[in-house]
Amino acid sequence: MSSSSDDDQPLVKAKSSETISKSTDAAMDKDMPTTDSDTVKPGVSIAFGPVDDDNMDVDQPATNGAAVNGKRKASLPNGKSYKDASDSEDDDVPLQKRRKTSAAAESDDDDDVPLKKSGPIRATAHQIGEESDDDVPLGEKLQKEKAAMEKKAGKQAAATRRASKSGEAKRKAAKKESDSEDDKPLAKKPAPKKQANGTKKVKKEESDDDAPLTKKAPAAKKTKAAPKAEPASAKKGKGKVKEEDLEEGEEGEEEYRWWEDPTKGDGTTKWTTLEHNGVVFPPEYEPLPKNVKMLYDGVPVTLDIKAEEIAHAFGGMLNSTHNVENPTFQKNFFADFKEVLDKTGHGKDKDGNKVKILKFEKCDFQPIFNHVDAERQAKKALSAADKKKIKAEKDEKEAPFMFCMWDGRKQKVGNFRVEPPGLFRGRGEHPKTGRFKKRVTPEQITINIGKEAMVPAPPAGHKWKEVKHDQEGTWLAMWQENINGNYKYVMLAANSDIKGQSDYKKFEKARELKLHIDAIRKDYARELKSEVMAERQRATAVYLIDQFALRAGNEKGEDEADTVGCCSLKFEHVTLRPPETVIFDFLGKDSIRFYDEVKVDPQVFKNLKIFKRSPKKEGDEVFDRLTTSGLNKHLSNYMPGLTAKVFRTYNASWTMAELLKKMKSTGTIPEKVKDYNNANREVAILCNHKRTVAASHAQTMEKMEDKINGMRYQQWRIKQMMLDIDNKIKKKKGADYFALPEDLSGDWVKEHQASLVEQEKIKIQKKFDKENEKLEAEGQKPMKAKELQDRMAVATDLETKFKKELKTGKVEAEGKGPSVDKYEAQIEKLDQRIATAKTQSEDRENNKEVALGTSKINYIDPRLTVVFSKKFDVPIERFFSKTLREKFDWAIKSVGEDWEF
DNA sequence: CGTTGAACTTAGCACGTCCCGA
DNA sequence: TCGGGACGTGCTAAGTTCAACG
Repeated sequence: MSSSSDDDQPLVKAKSSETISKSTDAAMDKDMPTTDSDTVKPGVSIAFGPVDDDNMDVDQPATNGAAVNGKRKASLPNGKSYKDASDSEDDDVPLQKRRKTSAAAESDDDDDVPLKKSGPIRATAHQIGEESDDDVPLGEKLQKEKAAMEKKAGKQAAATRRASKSGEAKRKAAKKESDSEDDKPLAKKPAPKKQANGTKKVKKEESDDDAPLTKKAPAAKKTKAAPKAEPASAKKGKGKVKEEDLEEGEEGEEEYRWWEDPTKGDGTTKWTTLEHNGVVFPPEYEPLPKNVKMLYDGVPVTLDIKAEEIAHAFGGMLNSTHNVENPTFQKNFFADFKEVLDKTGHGKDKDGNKVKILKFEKCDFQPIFNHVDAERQAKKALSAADKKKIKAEKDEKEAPFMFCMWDGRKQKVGNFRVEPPGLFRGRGEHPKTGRFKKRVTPEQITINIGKEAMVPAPPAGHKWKEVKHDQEGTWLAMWQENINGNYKYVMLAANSDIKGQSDYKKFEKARELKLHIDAIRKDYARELKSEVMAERQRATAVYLIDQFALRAGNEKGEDEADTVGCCSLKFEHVTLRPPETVIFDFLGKDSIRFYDEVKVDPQVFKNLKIFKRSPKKEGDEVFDRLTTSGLNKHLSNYMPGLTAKVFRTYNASWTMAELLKKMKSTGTIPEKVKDYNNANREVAILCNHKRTVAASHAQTMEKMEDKINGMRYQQWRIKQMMLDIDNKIKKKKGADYFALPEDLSGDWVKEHQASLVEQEKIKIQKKFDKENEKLEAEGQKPMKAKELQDRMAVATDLETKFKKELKTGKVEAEGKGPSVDKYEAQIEKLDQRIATAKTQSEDRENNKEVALGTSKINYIDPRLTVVFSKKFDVPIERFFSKTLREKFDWAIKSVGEDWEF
């Protein structure tokens, strides 16, 4: 490693020298005017001061149980191979690398992070237990726990100041029991087993329809709730949601600024009155025309409608190879297909003879695909007016379902359509991908609605599974899906009051974390050396979550895609490269790859080494003593409601806030928007938000490069023209100046010339055609072909000229009044255009797999964007689309330009 | 105390529309 | 003015969290 001296360097510097992908770095700096900004890291990381814990060294593990594996000081468990992995991977991961080596604790001015100021933390590695917590009265702890239990979501601001101490008390207790065994890895945690067939049993609720609330109201529930919201809805009388009620709205209703309403936001009751019209079912399956049949072994077969529906689903997908060619997808599809075939008697040929469908390979869905595709085309080809009409009709039908009345206010429903049947498209290597997701019947759907409200009628001949009046739930309808037994909910849209409120709360919680983050960091810095293995793992995990924005990482079952987060990281996902680099490489949520090489605190490095020590091997968990609930329970000691995910929100928003704070965005609006987007991009990279690279990306890049080369070639030509005028400047400027750039080969030049000529021809042709069209339209005679030929002379002349240039290596001066000065000016202009184009192309390359949207929608406090918009006078529309403006209405209306995260 | 259920947020992709430069 | 890429939106899968359960 080249970085031996980093430690004493200013952190900012150290970082860039560490960063793995240089090219990326360079590129990024260019589009990042505030170059230092990329060092922003929400937290400190290092700064834990000298790690004076030799006694804690690897071979001196946390507890007395110690020496499980004898000494192995300098060598990694399992030997070598760490670097190979990283080196070879580099190319695959051009981007990403920005999230460096955590070391970046710049920001001396940063009051959120006093850690570094506090100097070495003397942890007295052993005997922490005895150290200090005796001064915490036990009573306090109990009290605190009780409080936490009582008010789950409530405001309960203070209460927790001493949380960390109480944490210690617990730890002490914990230590006693776990002492001796502590550092032996637990036996592999048993994989959570799900029901073999995958469907969690749907809960049976024996309630009759008009039973009282199924959930008992907690004793402490607000009593004022009931009287409060009545009036609004009462005036129209109880019962069905009247169409007018739902449609009026827009102009009428005065807005409700819930964020200014002090009565809002506590307690668990979400509504008092709730009226809605239920859900929209997908259209019944429409059988294929008689002449469209799947082929089995070349023979067209007629299927029962149930089976046909599944075949139809598969056939319609034939164009998306990544589903249809996936063996798991095929296998699962065919298993479900066959099951239905067995039930419905397989297929019949044209003579009515039974055709047993046994092999996927013999099925040919092409005819179905052709049909589906034709229908798609036809739909696309519809006239704009027709399309509009169809949409209007659909809208009208659905209008009653689009809104509900929530405590008397009209609110938009998010997803009132029941999911249609189809083939399950699990992400990544989902073991169930391709299975048939069945049609949902009303009998599977539970409705949640106000007691007084009229219950929407189920489709004729059907009934709802259940109707309940759960005021603690925000959902209107719910069912369970048959593939994984997952619950699906109909809830309100993002712009609704209730969603806005919880969004607001989420960001307020993240802001509250600011008040505790110092203590938390201090604690985990210390606990990294804890003698209690569980505690040490926990501290290490919190460190990772805080520094690298990892997700919590729940356990997953065998019937799910194999993805991980922090707590579920496995041996093979973490590679250690001494002295202090950690390489993460794993699939996270949605099977998106998380790859990062980072420098970590030395103690963290040691810990990970310990956690990976043999007998652990591939497949074993790094944090075998840690679960997400344990972790979250610990975190909640610091602050009510603090969980792992809050760190992501906090760090994302904090990062954005710092970047925007530093930004002295000047210039045009597009430039300011770009600055904003660059900050947004850093957050997206922090959160590892990716998108798949567009199929056309490589081609686009090629085009851009071509364009740039064209300009460079043009520069070369101009330089030759300079020589043509004044040969003496060759000496003055040096021969290099006039040389053709090396990477522009002779072949390339030829090709380029040809394409220039070609373009010229096309241009002439087009102009000619257009003029002719115009002439004809005016009733005049078109120009003759001869005219075209004459005009084409320009292009042929160009061709000749190029050829000559090629031969002689000289370029005749062009333009009127040519002069060296003029040419120099031209070259300079081209220089600029080249620079711009290069930046653009680099931007695009760097951005190809980064998705900005997710962080903007979910992680960056929208008030930051509003502040930026106000401060730099950029219309908010430039950052938030219409729907986002509605979603973030509360933010847009509640802050001025001096608000701070 | 671990497991499961339930409810909620977060996530990328497909697809339609908009918009901008050749 | 057209084509293609950016953008907006709907969809639904895949997470997290916390309470209830045994």
